[in-house]
Amino acid sequence: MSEADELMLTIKEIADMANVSRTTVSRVLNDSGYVSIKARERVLKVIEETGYVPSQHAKSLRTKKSKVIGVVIPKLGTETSGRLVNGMNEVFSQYGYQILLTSSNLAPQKEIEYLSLLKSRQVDGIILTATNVSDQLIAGIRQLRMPFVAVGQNIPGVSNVVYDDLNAAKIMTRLLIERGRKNIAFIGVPESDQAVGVLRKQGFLDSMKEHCLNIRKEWIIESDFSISSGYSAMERIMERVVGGVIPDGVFCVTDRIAIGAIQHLKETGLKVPQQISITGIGASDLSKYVEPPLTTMDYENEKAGQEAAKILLAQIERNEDFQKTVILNGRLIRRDSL
Amino acid sequence: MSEADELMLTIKEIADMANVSRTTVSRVLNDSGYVSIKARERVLKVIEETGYVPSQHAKSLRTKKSKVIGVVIPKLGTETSGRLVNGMNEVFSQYGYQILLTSSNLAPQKEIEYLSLLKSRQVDGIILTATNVSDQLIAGIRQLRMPFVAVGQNIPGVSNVVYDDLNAAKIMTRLLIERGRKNIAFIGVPESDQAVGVLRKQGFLDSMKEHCLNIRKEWIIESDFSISSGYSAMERIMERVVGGVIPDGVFCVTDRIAIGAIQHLKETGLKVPQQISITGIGASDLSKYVEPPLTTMDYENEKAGQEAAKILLAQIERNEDFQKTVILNGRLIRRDSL
DNA sequence: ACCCTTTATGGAATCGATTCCATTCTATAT
DNA sequence: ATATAGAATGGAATCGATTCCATAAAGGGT
Repeated sequence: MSEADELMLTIKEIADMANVSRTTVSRVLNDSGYVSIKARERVLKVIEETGYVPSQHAKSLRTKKSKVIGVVIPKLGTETSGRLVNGMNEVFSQYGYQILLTSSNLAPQKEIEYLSLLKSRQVDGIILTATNVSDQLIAGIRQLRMPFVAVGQNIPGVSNVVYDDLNAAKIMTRLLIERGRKNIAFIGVPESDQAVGVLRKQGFLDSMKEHCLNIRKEWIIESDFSISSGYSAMERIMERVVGGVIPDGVFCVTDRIAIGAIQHLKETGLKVPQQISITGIGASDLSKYVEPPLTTMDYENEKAGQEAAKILLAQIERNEDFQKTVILNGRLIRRDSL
Repeated sequence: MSEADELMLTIKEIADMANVSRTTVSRVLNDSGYVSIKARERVLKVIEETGYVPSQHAKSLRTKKSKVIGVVIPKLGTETSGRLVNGMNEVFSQYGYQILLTSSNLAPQKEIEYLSLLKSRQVDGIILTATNVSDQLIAGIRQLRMPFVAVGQNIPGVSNVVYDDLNAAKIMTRLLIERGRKNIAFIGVPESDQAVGVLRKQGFLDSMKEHCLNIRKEWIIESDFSISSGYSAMERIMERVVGGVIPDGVFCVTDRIAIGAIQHLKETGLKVPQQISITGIGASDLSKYVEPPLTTMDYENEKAGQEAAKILLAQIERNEDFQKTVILNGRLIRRDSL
């Protein structure tokens, strides 16, 4: 405990202490080439005693591999992101990779910036969960020329792990219709988000048309991803009720929106599901415990994360230059809100 | 688009293209030393055109700084972890640092392993959120000799950001007592977790003793962190009711446990809070939307993450060798479960 | 005209690993 | 005995940056 600002040990020092060359130490470290048992033991002993850890920077500089994966997500600390990263981590850690995490905090500009930052850190691959897919972003990705997987949003020219948002929205809407609901409202998010904003809305519209139901423009509301905005979206819908016809069903593009909507309905005294049915998407933890429990679709984000990780690893380790797209279907969860 | 497996550009190439030396390019890159306007412009132009990004490995090898912070958390994708990391990221990204994330997945052994892994990656500092604080772990941390902050659990000899678990538990228990509850049960977690397992239990016991209330051993149950185990813990408590006296209050050491408990009470027909009051800790997202909404304590994890990040940065950038301990108090949230 | 400071630039060493290549020493086969 | 392959080892180049140092030109003061 005497040495305060103790030097960083290097392979050279280990070599000297074990009376071998750096080459030999390196061989021991990497289990490569010929090393006599005696030499190996001496080296291992010194390493053990000193607590020497080789510099990954030096190693990476030489080998061009870092065993680090760059992950860009829109917002840290959301359920979806957490599950995704968790799934990725399960696969990556198994293969000795670690995750360098960056969050764009919903600023599309940052996404592009981080891509090049990650490249400069020589990550072995990148996984991006984008929200807004701009031409600029696509161009930025093209320029990377390294193993890459996009999650959640379909990005042309690269590997993707996406959900079938169109179909999921169709199913959740159809559920309402089959339940006998006819006056169905829709709470969505801005169309800058291709997957959630555009596709899920399209799915709703498609299902409504298929069943020849009247789509009321004034009951199509744009919200954001928060519970509170779901609440106020529902509020706005009820304000726009004219001629006594109130909605008897609401398809919300996310669970949190749905939960906000339910909250508002409760306060105004409308009974869910007796008078009005609600569906969401995402299988948020919340969805199971709100009153009434929410009918939703589990997107199985962990699985998506795992898939993305596997595809990326295939590109990295087997140098496969392919681009593969996996479409995940989700699992319907029927609960009482219907 | 012709060059398929295009070479990685180096500072040497940029130098040649701009007709200057590597030294000059480096000066432009780092805004240091003297560079004529003309030379600077030429360099910048080449960088722009080629999309050159300098190798961080080479840079870090030379400068001994990586601008990467290693973060070890028990489990990715939980609410608490998410919030913590989010808070850290807010501060770090502001100063140009990124987070290398590793998850011990609740294996104490891995925690130690990851510490040395992170050191080998030459991170500039480490933040650890431990669950089980073993002597081995403490020894491992001592050996690191680098900027370090522990979150959530008090670890001797290093900087800490901790919650006042003892006091929080006292408060939540006292709330039940002041509400007039006398037969209070307790659902905790294993004592290998010092903060949650030991301190929160101690707080409960202290408050009970202070008010001279009878502590029934058979109503002190050990659960884990899941909702479902909270459910079965409550079940076990009710099985142990003898002589007609049923609990009229339960202090659960986490919100998820509390939510599981409430779930079970609902199913057995007991009314919360009319017949039995429940309190939790953690201000889980869920807590606001369950029925009835849960009285809990917000630990403000983002703030904890921010604090930890700030302390670490102080150690890194100002080379302050201090150890600082911040105790966060949490914010009581009164809701209907009481 | 001379000295000194400021500006501008590049050569070369350095960081800590890996890896190619050459060398030496054994052991086995002929 | 001798050629030959395998085992063991180390020297030195290399990866891509930064940075110390030397050098040179330009301007300023006396």
